[in-house]
Amino acid sequence: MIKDGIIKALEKVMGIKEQEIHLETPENEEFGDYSSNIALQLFAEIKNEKSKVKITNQNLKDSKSPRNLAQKLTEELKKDKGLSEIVEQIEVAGPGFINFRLAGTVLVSMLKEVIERADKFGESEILKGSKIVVEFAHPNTHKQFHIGHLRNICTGEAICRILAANGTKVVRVNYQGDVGLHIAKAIYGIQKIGFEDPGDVKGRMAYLGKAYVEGSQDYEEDEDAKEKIANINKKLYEKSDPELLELYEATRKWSLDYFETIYKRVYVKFDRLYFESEVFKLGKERVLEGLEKGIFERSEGAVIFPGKKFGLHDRVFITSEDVPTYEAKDMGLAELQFAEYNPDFVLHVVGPEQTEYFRVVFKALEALKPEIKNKEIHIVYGWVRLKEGKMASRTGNVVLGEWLLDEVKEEIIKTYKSEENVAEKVAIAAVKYSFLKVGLSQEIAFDIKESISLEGNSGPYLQYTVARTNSVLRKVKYNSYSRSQENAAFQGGDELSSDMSSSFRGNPALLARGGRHKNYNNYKDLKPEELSLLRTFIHYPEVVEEATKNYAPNLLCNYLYDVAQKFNLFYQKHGILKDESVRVEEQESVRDFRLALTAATGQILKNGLYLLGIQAPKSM
RNA sequence: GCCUCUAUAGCUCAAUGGAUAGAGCAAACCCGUCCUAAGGGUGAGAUGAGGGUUCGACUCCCCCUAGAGGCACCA
Repeated sequence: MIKDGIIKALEKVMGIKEQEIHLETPENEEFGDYSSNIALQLFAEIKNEKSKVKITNQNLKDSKSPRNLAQKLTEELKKDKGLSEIVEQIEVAGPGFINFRLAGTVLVSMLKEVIERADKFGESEILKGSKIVVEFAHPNTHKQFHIGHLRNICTGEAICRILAANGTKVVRVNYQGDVGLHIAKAIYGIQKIGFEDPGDVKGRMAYLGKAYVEGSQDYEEDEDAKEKIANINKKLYEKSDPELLELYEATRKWSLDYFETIYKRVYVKFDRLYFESEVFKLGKERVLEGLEKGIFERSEGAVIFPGKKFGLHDRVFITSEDVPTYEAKDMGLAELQFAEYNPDFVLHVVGPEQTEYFRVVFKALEALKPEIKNKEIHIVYGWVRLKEGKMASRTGNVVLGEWLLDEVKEEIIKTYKSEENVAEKVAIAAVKYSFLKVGLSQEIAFDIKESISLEGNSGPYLQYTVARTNSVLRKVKYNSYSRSQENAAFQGGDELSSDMSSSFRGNPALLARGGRHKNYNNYKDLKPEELSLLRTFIHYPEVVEEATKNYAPNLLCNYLYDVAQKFNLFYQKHGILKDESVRVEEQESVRDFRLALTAATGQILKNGLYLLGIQAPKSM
């Protein structure tokens, strides 16, 4: 990255370690492309004599103020040959910042890189050679798939894609609850309201939801029912009642078939489905073995892990009824996951209510299997809360994931008269983006009118911008714009992976002509909107890296929105294909340059949207 | 009671310890239909309260208030 060149120069001039240097991207464009506060930090450290940083340059040590130090640093930096090649201007500003403005040639080479690397632009190899299991979705069978689950899969999928873009091998995994009390409640509910098969996946799911609500309510209100449900639970674990088992197997499949339709609809495919029914036995065995070793303890008839010894809290792993809990199952799950994939990390994308649960479980796991210490990570994503009232499948007060998608789609068709397949893509984008643009741990107060916006900072806005760039590029009739390229770029197939700038890339002559435009080499001649857009391109790889390090898809959203805004402003103020205000002899080169900007914008938006798991339709 | 998280504009959300705290929605005004009006511009509007650390705090620490979640046989 270009950033690294500046960091290296600073490192050389001061003789300090790279890690100590922190380059930031100023929000205000007037402060340059990069900014360093190193002078401010160094000065404070020198003054307080608590500096861990050793400066070899005596001249710098005698500085009288941060600004003075920054000034001296700047003078030294200006002598650096490597730096002068990439940086056009270095200046001291404010209380002692050193601001760097990149050379026009660097910006232009980045523009070319975007177009040439196309779909690969932004990818890195910082995680190359690693393997990460990402566990997400985990809906429970016999229960509704609500908007909380929807946020979960949108988040999980985005994290997978972002990780994969950095060279790691990602294994998508889904751990589904198909045994346990909630199942027993639903089965009890079915028995109570009478078994029926509505026939279609959706109807079956609605029926199961109704049964679950019945069972839950009776469980809480009726002692007799509570006992019956506990009994069903035990029988299901033991598989001792064939009739019950048959009902269970059938309805379990209903749920799984339904979940599949949702995954498919939001472009998610799992490499491995784990089930609680698959791991509870193994988990229980491991807990019992741990009990022998003194890792677990007996208490009031149950087997517990004494989390209190580690500053946490105690948790039950096997009940006094001899049934393994969720905790015990996780022991089995972890063993399977590590045996099957031997990952460097397992990420569990799970809500905040399980934060302390996981701390205990990970600690127990560590005691059981020291080799997986620090390899289990809980990625916390915030709840989707209803703006009014509380969402609980227990009472049936839920907003279903599918309902939301349908609702948004319908709205799009009504408002914009969109075609079916476009409306579907736009609806998915609107919903996904609305979940992804907020910080991962932020709760979302859900209100369909306010949460899922179709304009402004929204998924459709980004899609619209891509469609715009596509439209402009499509109108350019180049000789080399072959039919096959057209097919690849704009038609059929998987538009997620298609290369939208191929029309541009496929024409080296055009690129070369653009390169001759004087604005390329003297970027001060560029219109402010052009320059502003051009300068955002260099940051895309950095943003992808930040999003990766912090598991933060929202950083990517912020950036893409910024790019789209800058493009639309540029688009508004200047003609791309035709601009009467440009002198005749320059019109062709200006047009070529603006086409390059357009192609690069579309490419970056498309790449970024891909990482978010959002498709960009060719037109809207 | 103990533990964890959250508190930013009327609403929903941004802001790697940095420079003038950014957007969208809603409301006001304007541009615009010769490359897609799902667009662009202008003005108005905010860091829950109080301390502290720092050259500098929405950000870190302490305390208070409010909300959410968790704390033994649910998942």
